[in-house]
Amino acid sequence: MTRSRRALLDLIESDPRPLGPRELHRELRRRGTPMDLVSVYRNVAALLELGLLHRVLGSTAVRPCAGREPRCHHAVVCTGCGSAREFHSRPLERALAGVRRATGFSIQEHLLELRGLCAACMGHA
Amino acid sequence: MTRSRRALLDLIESDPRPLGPRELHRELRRRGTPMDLVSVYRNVAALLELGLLHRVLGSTAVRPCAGREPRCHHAVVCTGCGSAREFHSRPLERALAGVRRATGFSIQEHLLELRGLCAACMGHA
DNA sequence: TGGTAAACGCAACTGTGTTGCATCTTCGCT
DNA sequence: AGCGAAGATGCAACACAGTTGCGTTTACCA
Repeated sequence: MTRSRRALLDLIESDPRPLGPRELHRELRRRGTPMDLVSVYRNVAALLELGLLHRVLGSTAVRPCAGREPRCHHAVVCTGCGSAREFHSRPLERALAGVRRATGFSIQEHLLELRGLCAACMGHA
Repeated sequence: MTRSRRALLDLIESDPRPLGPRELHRELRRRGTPMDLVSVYRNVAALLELGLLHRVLGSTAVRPCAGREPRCHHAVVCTGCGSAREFHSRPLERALAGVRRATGFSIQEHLLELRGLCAACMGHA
């Protein structure tokens, strides 16, 4: 764990938005702890490997792992301010189990992302 | 509607798997109706615009639009053979409505993809 | 059948992510 | 504290996907 990697993880944890490699690179420079873009990619990969981060759906943006719920990451992303909120929904889990039965697929993983406006952005819109 | 575009649409409709621009380009060449890769991109974009195709989740692969259900495309993709099956689930819709209430987000769109093994691939595995 | 608007192919460009390699930092060990 | 191996860093070059510009060809309608 180097100081560069520490700064990267701090940045990711301090921003409510899912950040991509490019944004991380730019923001680290702005904060006075610049890191080569290649190193950003490598560090993000390493932190994903360690299970400290997870990707937000298909994008390359990442979020810290909350600790609980190892695999199943659901998020709503605000189209206004870009912030993400993760959630866990029992009815949703049950509905997915129903899909499993209906389609005959043995489901290994599911990816779900919702997009919309958060309460704050709805307010000042 | 040119013959090239016709061949492209036929190809997409004849394969149960979601196909990306690269695969479409390769397969069209193989079928004796080659099309420039740029034209594949442009034609896919045009067909998406016309509402005849839709993207499968975050990827660039496309599927024909079934006709019903204009916006809400859910799919299970087989990790074995790559074929996709689309579905519609009322309980799932209800669960998403619950998430909307729980998070306070005004949800504009949702993307959902499931990955697993289809019945056939489970059989000969 | 002639003319126009759209589609096409080619080439060059942009943006994103990866690989190779030499250098530097971290960290365990004495 | 000093040493040495393992791993992290930065730079340059590369690989790949997707886009744009432009001159040419094709489809469609009068």
